[in-house]
Amino acid sequence: MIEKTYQPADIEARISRAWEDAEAFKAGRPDRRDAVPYSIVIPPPNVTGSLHMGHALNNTLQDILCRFERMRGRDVLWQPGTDHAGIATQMVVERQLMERQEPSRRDMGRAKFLERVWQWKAESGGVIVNQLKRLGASCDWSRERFTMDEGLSRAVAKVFVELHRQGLIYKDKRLVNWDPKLLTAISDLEVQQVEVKGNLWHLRYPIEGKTFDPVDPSSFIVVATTRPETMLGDSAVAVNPEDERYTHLVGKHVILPLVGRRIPIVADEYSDPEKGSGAVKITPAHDFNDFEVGKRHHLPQINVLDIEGKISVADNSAYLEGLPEGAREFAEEIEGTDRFAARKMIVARLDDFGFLEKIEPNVHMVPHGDRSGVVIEPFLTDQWYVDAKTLAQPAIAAVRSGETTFVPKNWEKTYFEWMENIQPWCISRQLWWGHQIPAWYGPDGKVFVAETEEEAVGNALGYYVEQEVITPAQAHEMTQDAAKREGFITRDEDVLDTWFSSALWPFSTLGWPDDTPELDRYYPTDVLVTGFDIIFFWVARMMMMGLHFMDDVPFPTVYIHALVRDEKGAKMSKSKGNVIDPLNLIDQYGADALRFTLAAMAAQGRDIKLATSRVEGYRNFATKLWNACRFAEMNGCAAPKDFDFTAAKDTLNRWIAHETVRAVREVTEAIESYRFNDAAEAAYRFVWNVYCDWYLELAKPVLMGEDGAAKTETRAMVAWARDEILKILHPFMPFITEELWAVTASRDGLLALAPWSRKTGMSDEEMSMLVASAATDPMAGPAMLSIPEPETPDFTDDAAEAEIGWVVDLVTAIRSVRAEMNIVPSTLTPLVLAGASADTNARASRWSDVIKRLARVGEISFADAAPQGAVQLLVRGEVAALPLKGVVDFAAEQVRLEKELGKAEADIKRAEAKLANEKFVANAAEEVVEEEREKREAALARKVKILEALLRLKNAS
RNA sequence: GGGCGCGUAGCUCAGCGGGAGAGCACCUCGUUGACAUCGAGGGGGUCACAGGUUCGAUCCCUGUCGCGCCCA
Repeated sequence: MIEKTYQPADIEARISRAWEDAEAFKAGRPDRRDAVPYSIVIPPPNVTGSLHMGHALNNTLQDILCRFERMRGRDVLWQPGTDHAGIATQMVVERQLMERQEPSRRDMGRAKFLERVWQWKAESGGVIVNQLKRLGASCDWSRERFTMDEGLSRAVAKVFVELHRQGLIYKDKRLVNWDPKLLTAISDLEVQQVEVKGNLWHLRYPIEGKTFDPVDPSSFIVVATTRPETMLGDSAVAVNPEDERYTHLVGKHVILPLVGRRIPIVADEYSDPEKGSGAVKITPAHDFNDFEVGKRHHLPQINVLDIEGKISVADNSAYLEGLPEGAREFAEEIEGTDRFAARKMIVARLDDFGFLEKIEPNVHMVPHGDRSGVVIEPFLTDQWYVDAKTLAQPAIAAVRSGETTFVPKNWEKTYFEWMENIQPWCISRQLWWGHQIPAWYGPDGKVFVAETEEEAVGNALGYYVEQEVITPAQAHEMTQDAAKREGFITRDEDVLDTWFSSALWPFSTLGWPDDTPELDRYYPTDVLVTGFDIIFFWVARMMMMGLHFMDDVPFPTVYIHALVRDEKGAKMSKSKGNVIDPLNLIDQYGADALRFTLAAMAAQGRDIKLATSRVEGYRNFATKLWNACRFAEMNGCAAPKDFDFTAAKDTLNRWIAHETVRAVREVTEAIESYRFNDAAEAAYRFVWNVYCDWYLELAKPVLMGEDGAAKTETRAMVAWARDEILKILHPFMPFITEELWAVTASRDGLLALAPWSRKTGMSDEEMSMLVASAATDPMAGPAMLSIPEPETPDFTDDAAEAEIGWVVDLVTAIRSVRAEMNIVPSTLTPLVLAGASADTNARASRWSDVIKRLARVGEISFADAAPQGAVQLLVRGEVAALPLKGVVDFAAEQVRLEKELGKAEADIKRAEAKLANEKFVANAAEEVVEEEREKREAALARKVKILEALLRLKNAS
């Protein structure tokens, strides 16, 4: 029995359990051993995360694809899991320690802290997974993975070691984006450029050999800077070689104010004559551009900050190098000052001595850490790098050649843009939570990279024995006892960028580096579904790693979906407070309504501005479906097991079969081409505007009438079409459809595993053969594997369409005119079909019950001409008259008819104008011209009928 | 500064070289036997603006204005 009212909250938890109990989403079900696999890896959400709208959209779309393919008989693996989110997780746990007033991370030490993180993960790491389940995500939860799992960690170590051996991972001293709060390097992509109102400080640098005088411009050169505090690390002043104002100074030196360092004036194109004074200070250790300039001119790199962004110069040999007597005094004075305080101090001091020319307000972009929010410091450090440029080449080629394609295609441009300008990828992070870099150092700093500590230590000790640094006996002791080698061999403290492990996700989750059956069966995956904001972070890197280690792209298709924004189009963010919580919407309207909304709005290439009124509308749609199923149940509708919809006799039944088949085809084709919105809309229209509004209404007289063949057939057809509806809606609305599937008939199994509609007359066996043949075809290589998709049904019936279409048009026309003339519903009007064809008259007789009920018609009769004083309607070229004695307002009716006449004449005019245009007839496609002729004929015929009607009206009045 | 995208009904959005569509909102009517989370009917748009291509432009091209995002 179907409950009287639809309450999503009542069914969702129960249905979830049913899926779980049946292990419905498990990949590799025995009954699908011979089926073609279909696999998707989930973009692993951050383990600290909770479900936001972006996740809801992303996972709804993946789920639609997975459920669709599962119903089409494929062996689906939707691989779930989470990533360990290095910085984010470490921060969460540190915050927790602080709140609980427990010892800090550094106080407790690395091992103890990591224990705490794992403990946190065990307690709180499952939040987002449970939220995905509430959304209805049909992942194979039994295969859930975490990037810090043993197996995935092994993959990370192996990849690191191999790339290192191949020279594609190396250590280098370069500028990185340094976060002085989190005390770690972060990637370019984690840096947010923020517009800041700052200043441009114009500083006077005295020229060597001249006596500095603030009023004598020839005694100094003015440089403009947004970061005066970095002047401590200046190692040159650059001017543009073309800039005639300064040519005489090139090659000379200036004496750095306050510091006393003698630095050259160099000519370099980097200096923009238009900007500031045209001369620019060069600080290679604190600016990315200056770093490059410094390399060109062999300038020293003088780092004047410590890792927390405080001035560090007192014991800094690079700083003190070549400074005059007394320089140390200033160094000690400013030592330890925070970078922003130092700025004030330095500017004030420069001003005191006349070195500050002017301060100019200046709006510019300043890099900020997206996690910490503090200003990022370009900082000179030793870090590990991946040679991304080399790895990018095959990844670029794979997209160029079409091995992997983006949907929509225009994202390929973004991909190429980034890949072709790719920089070395800094993969080390100064964190504790993450994959610790598998590199060990000997006492002389020599590095030993190996997958295990045992191997690295073995190599290292062997090496130092050979070098006679230690004796074999010492080596033996150190091998046996880790404590003995402490201080001799130490492991790199740093961990790897989280994205390093995410890049391996499509194969590490399948068991790589082991040669597992899953890897063989499910790699490459079929499609990756993700947002465009992650193309660089993740997609590009999976492409590189997949190609390098698996020798094959990780996925042939990348579907890039929109960003979900708020109603006004702003990006949702916590700080803006405009976040719509998908879980609230699920509580309020049900997961199905939310999913359907997201799918319906997921048009390609456009962001989603979510309005909750849409969610409400689709909740109403779910209610409509619910009630339609109740109606079917109340009328004893059930389809026999061997019901053949193509053999239906009744016209109405043939019509709905025709319409159903068409809807199934539309939905199928739309999902196949990732047009989720078209699929959702096609299903919506069919269910509401065809099945409910017309089919069920037209079927009522039969269902309420006497038993007989027609009633039996109709009951079966109502049930059959309902089942087709449940199927096509299932990928979008899995909960309600699964529930209705269960309660409307006794079923062999879950809807989630039921077969999608297919070509007429194809048996289960034939279908699975069709699917299996592709999988076992030895000629088809994995990338070339072309899968003959099970075809959708091909039944059509134009005659049924013509007949039911006429009924629909007639009823609609009568309703419209009745409303227009304010005829109250209780008044039944007679209907006269005037001069209609025999076909029409026969139809009217067959459908009289329906017409009477739906159009509020009393008697139906036939005549050669419309009776006097009747409202005359044109339905498919014939006149239907409503004789309404005393009801018809002749004047109003005349106005109505004249309006229609106007429309007909306008149509004629437009068509004739086109047809009279020789160029149109000559150039336009034949079908278009023919269509135009037909339009003209139809409009002409209409005009004739309307004129007749007008004439009759005049005669009557 | 470079790139991508968007300006269509009051709102949120589809569509797209041959007569403008949906949902919500609005107005009128409705206790007809699944459904008021409903049914019936209706109003509402120089498809941002200006040029161009074309027999024909909301759709293609160019420019302008406005908006969003990404990268410098």
